[in-house]
This record gives sequence, C-alpha cells and structure tokens, in this order.
Amino acid sequence: MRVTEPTGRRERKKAQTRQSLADAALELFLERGYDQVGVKDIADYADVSVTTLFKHFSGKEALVFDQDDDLEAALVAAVRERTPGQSIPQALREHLLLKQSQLAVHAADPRFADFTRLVQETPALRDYAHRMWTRHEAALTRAIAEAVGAPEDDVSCAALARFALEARSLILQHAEPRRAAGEAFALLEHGWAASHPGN
Amino acid sequence: MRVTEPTGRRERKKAQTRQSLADAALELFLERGYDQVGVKDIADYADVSVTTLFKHFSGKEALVFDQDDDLEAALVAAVRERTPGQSIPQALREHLLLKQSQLAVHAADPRFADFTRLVQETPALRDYAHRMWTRHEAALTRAIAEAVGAPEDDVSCAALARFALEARSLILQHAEPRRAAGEAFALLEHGWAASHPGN
DNA sequence: CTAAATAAGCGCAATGACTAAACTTTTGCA
DNA sequence: TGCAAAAGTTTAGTCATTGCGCTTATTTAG
Repeated sequence: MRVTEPTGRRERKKAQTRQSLADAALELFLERGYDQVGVKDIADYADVSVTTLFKHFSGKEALVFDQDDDLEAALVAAVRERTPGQSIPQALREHLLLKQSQLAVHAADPRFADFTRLVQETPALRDYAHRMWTRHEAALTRAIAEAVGAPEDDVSCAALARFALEARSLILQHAEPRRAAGEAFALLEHGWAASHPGN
Repeated sequence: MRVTEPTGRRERKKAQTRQSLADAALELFLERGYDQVGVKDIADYADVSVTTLFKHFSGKEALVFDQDDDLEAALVAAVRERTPGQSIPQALREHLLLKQSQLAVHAADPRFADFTRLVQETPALRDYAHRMWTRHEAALTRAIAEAVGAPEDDVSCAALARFALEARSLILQHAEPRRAAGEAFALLEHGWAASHPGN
C-alpha cells in the first residue's frame, strides 16, 4: 500500500470534475445572474454532460454551496464545549459571529461580496441556504437539551435553537453584524436566563 | 346601477373558475398526495386549460393557499390594538393561537386534519406557507417599532418579529399548541421585558 | 500481466412545471 | 347593434430533473 498517495486517480478525477462544475457555476452565476444561467451552460462550461452534473450535485442550487458539512458538528461543539460560565446563547452568538469572520477571510476576494449578494437576492438560493441551516436545527436542539439536562423534546430548547439560527440570517443582512448580533441575542440571553439560570 | 348585484357576471365566473381550481387541487392532493398530482390533472378536473390555471395561481403550491391576504393586516392590528397593559409578545402569542383556533373551527370537517398534515409533510408546501408568513415580517417589524417608538430599522424589533413568526411554525408542529406557545413565548416575553420595560 | 468487476460519463428521450404568442369566445357597455 | 377588454384555448416552446442503455477508464482479483 502507498503512503504518498492515499487517493486513486479515479477519485482525484471525480473530485476535479466536481470542482470544475462548482467553479463554472459560480463564475457564470456571478457574471449573468442565477436565473440567466441554465444547467446546460454550466455543464458545457465545465465540459461535461448535464447528466454528469446531476450525478455530482442534487440540484442547481447545490452547485453554489460546495461545503455544507462540518456545520452541524461545529454548531453542536459550540454548545457542548463552551467556556465554563458562558451561557448557551452567548456561546452561539460568538460561534455564529466567528463563522462570519471565517468567511470574511475571503473578503479580500472582491467576489465575496458579490457571492453574498447573489445568495441573498436569489430566492431559490436564499431558501436553499436556509434549509441548509435548518437541517441542523434538530441536532442543535438536542445539544442544548443535553447541556441543561432537559428532555430531548423540550420546547424552550427547540425555540432557542430555532431563534439562534434565525438570528444568524437576520445578522447576515445587517450592515453592522457585531452590533446586530448583540441586539438580537440580547433578547435570547435575557429570556433564556430567566428560565434557565446559570446556563 | 344595480344594488342587488354589486358584482358582474364576469367577476363571478372568474371567481368560480378560481374556486373550481382550488377545490380540484385540494381534492386531488388529499386523495393522491401532492407529488402524485400533476398540474394537468388539476386543470382537467376543473375543466380548464393549464394556461388558465397559471393565470389564476402563481404556481402549483399557491393552489392550496387560497387566501393569504388579511394576514398582514391582522398581524399589525394585533400589535397596534393590543389591550392596554399587555406586552407585545403576549399580544402576538394570543393572536397566533387565535388563528389556530379560527382554523380549528373547520375541525369538524374530517378533511381539516388531513389538510394540515398534507402541508406539514410536503416540503414544497411547508416552505410556501413559511414564505407566506415571512412576507409580512417587515410590516410586523414596523408596527412593533412604531409601538415602542424605536427607529424603523431597530434590530431588536426585527428580531422579535422574526422570532414570533418562527415560534408560530414551531407551535404548529407541536401536539400541545397552547403549552408549546407558552414555553416558546416565555423566552421572548422575558427577553423583551428586559430591554423594553412596559411594552 | 490480464480479465472481469466497477465506476464515471455520455447521449437521448421523457416528465413535469411553467411561459409566450396568437387566436376565439364571452361579457360589459356605449 | 357593435366593439373593446377580459377570460380562455391551443400550440409550441424552455428549463430542471430523471431513467436507460452504452462506452470508456480505472481498479482489483487471480
């Protein structure tokens, strides 16, 4: 067995095709706008067939969100491994702001702003992104319930999870993320403290 | 001019076709399921052309939600005309529960439960219903801001509006709506009271 | 090193939602 | 009556998405 090359040529080519498609899609979407680009255009640009495109991505919208994974794990970890003494809403606020910052690393790329705008202004993409986050809501709910020793289906835990994730999208649209996060989470922190003192 | 007949034959017929389409859609959806019914089936059942269907409804999902209007007005009114001494979150909680109840009037109809299930279990419909409500978020935000004398773009007002509407969908999925509403809104009421005392 | 198994892609045809265009019927009204 | 707008129809598309059968490249067992 090889140590220098853990992945075979096959997988490498496959990954490359996938990358070509994602790149082509982003390029074309930014240039012409989401609705002005057909799936055929993307496939042609990446020099593959439409059928192949759909073997790699579940739909047109998915082409934009190359990596949705790790999100859930990071979210759960933010709650589970929060620094002692920090409340759950506080931990979530910081985690979400951090994510923002991570993205902001790419802010040097002038395309980054365009990308965000594209997502926010295209209903299909906004909805998809929203679903992406909501997909992890259940896991977050469970993590919160576990952290406070509440039953898995505790409503206030579910509410906190939902509200925190909604706060994220609220913050995203705001010009002053840090301040917006403060105000939105203030509501949650106070409300949460009232019913779950010390968490 | 006539007094006995304020609406012309024209409008009546138009309304009737619209109704036929909505009825046909509901009937077929409940019988076979959303994805097992084509737009063509609905049009045929209502005895009109597919093109006509799309003249009346913006899309397949819209067929199920015959009346989305009045929602916004009622929502804004719930805040603006809340009984004195009642907090805004309280007013919203009661309003949303009331809506539930209003629908529950139809609970005598055995189809009502099926209808709710259909919507909750069909992703396309669930998303559409969600959009229906969020469409009024801006108006609600404005009403809240006005009620507390905050600037129109105040983040905490926007947060409360968003969270309240999200709470609704959280409540809807719960077996015990009244209790769930209590828990979800407790968070908002406490948090809101902390930053906006007396509202 | 070779052959069978496996996986990536391809072209094509079909389905299903939705739209544009040009045409026919109905209805409202002067 | 006569004519214009509204409602509907037919037709012919576009676009995303899927299934099917075929070719080609890569892997792996022998």
